[in-house]
Amino acid sequence: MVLRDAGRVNTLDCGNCEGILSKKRDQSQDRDSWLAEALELLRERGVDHVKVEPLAQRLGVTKGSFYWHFKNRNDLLNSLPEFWVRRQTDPVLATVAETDGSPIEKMRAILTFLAHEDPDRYDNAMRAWAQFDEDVARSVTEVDDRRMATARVLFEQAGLSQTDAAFRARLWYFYDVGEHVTHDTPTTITERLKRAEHRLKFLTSDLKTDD
Amino acid sequence: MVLRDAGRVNTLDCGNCEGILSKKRDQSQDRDSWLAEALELLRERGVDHVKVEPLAQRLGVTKGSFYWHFKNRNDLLNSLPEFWVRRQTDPVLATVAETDGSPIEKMRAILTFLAHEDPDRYDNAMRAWAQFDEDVARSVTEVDDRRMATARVLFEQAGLSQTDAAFRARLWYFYDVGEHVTHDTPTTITERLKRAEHRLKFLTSDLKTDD
DNA sequence: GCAATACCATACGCTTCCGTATGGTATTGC
DNA sequence: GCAATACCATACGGAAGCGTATGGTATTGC
Repeated sequence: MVLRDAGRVNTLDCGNCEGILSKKRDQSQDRDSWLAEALELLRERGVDHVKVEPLAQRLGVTKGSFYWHFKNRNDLLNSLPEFWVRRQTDPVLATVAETDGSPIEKMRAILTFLAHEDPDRYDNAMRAWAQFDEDVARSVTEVDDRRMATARVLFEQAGLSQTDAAFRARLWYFYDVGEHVTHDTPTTITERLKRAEHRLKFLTSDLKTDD
Repeated sequence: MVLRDAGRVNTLDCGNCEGILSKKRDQSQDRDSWLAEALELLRERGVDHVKVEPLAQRLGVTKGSFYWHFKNRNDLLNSLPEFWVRRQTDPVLATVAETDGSPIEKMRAILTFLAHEDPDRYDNAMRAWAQFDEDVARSVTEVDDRRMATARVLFEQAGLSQTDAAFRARLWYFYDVGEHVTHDTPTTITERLKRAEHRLKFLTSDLKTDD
């Protein structure tokens, strides 16, 4: 049983301060700085090492600050997945929306975008966490589903049946997951682009390339 | 810096007891019971929750026992990856060695074997751990490499060039990793077999099926 | 049968962390 | 300019866990 605490803590003392926008921005900014550092610690050492006192030390403050912005440690941890989703904002999906052309061209756009990204994202840390937390697992699964659905739609638009598209989307997406989770990602961009082109060709060689 | 402690701890007090086989077996058996329970806890809650006092409680003893069999907590953690490899003994590789016939038939043997396995193995927990520990990462990478090499050899035997075989082996293996890590594994065996057949067909349809 | 040894229980000091209580300072609305 | 409030520091009690010291029992070699 996990209680999802409200965002701000001392809203009772705060009075009607939520009416002023600048104040709210500044506060959420401070809350975000805690969350950002927590996400960093999560990536480096895992959930069980994001503790409030070490966090405070990294931020150069004491935990008196923490318990102002958060109800307790669980409040921080519960806010972390949402923060993760918000921070990455899935620019990949935006890339698809912005790209014109055939489904295959859109796939190529995705792959080139990913090839230029830093392979050391927070995804692995989130997956490691999700392994032992149902709620986090839900958040990660949502992201997985959204990404995979994108690929599935593109394969359907390329002429595959629903079941075939679903299968090939899994093959498409799991390749990404596998590469990251096994740390089998090429270090150079050109090498990553090469692999991407190979993957694209293999997964789409039997599909129509017109329109 | 991680010190790999020796297996037994009180070897000094033990004298020349390692000469008697039955004794040694019994002792390593008790050590193994700690390791097995630790592996179970690792799967359920992650590394940072395999602590000696909770472990002792689960085993119905006190930590006085633990510090007899292990030098300290790190000694236990350092022994865990090796224990993991030893416990699974890669029966998959054994399956390949025992199966006669064409490479494709061997691949089918692997897939049917995996389809009958419990999908909830310890691999995910080990990967989650490896995310934050270099030594553990090495152990997992070794296993990954061995499995992938098996697939690569089979694809080469089926007529692919080295680079093509390497790529298709990644596609083959990462599918497994992705399915497990995203928990996208069918619950029924028949459904898993269905997916396996689909995968096999897609990955080998252009290869020669003779010899 | 009796010492040596394997194995486990109990008790203690130490550290790290949580959460709260309380007080201090700086800014801000009015 | 002065309260109210936002924000942070300090100090404390308590829990959990590590590792050690030490003593108890049961088995085993001889």
